[in-house]
Amino acid sequence: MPELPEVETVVRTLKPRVIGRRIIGVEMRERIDGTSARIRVVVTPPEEFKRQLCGRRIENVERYGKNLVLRLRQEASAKPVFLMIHLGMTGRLTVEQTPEFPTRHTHLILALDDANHWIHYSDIRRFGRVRATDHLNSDLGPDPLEIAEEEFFQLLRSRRAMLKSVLLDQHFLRGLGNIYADESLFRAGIHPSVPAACLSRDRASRLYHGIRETLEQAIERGGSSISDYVDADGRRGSFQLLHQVYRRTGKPCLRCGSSIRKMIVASRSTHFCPTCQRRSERKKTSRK
DNA sequence: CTTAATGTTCCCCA
DNA sequence: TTGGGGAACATTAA
Repeated sequence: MPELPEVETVVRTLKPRVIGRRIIGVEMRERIDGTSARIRVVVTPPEEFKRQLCGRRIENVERYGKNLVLRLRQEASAKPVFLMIHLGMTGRLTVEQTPEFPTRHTHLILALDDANHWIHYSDIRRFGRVRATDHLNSDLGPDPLEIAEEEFFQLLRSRRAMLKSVLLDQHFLRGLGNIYADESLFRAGIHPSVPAACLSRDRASRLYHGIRETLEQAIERGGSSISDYVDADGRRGSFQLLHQVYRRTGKPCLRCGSSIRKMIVASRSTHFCPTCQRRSERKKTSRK
C-alpha cells in the first residue's frame, strides 16, 4: 500500500484517532524461518523499541515520502522520538478495537491509553520496516507536492537516465512509485523512456503539473486499492477506478483509443499509450 | 505450475 | 560516477 497518496491517506485517517494519546503497550510477533536469515519488520531491537515508545505521547503524525512518521514525546520539554513506518508492498497500519493479533501477518500492536483502541501493523509480504529513532535522517529527495517548478526542472537536467527510472528514484523525488510514475507520465503526455535531462522546459512543466495533479486527485480519492491497501479505518481508496494506464495493458487508451502497451523499465512494469506519450515533442514547425 | 504484484537494496557489468 | 539489469526478500492470487 505504498505510494505517496496512500501514505498521505493513512496519515490523515490516523491523525484524529491517535494524536494526543499515549502508547502504553508494545506487542510484537516476529516470524522466523529456519531457511533464510531472520528478517524482522521491526528493525529496532525489541527492548530498545519498547523503551523508546512506552509511555510517550503521540504528538503528531506526518508523511515523509512513503514513510509514516509518528512524533512521540514524554512531556513538552523532553526530546522527541520518531516512530518511522514504511509500508513496503503490503503493509497496513490500522486502528482496531482489539489487542489480539488477528492473523499470522500482524506483526506489531501498540496499546493506546484510551483503553479502547490499538494500532495494528500487518504486512503479508513483510517488505515493510518499522523503526524508532531520535533523529530524522533525510537522505530522500524533495517532496513532489512541495518542490518548486524551477527546482524540479534543474533536478531533471542532472539525470540522463530514463524518466521512469528517475521518477521511481526516491533520492530524486520522494513518494512516487510504480502506479503514480506511470499515471503522471501519461498525464504529461511523455514517453517513459525519454532521458530526464532531455526534457524541454515546456515538457518538464507538463510533467511537473502532471505529477502534482495526479497525486492530488489520488489523495482526494483516498489512494489506489489494488489488493491490500486500506486506510487507518480499514477503508479502501477509489483512485484505481481512474487509472488511465497502470495495469491496463491491451485495453484502449481512454483518451485516444490506442492499445495501452507495457514495457519493462528499471525492472518494473511500465504502462503507456504509444499515441499520447511521445518520445519527442511534436511541434508544428518541427523538422524531427 | 508459472507469473506477477503499490518497494528497496545489493551486486555485477558497461 | 552513472546507469542498466537482475536477484533477493515473502506471500498470495490468477
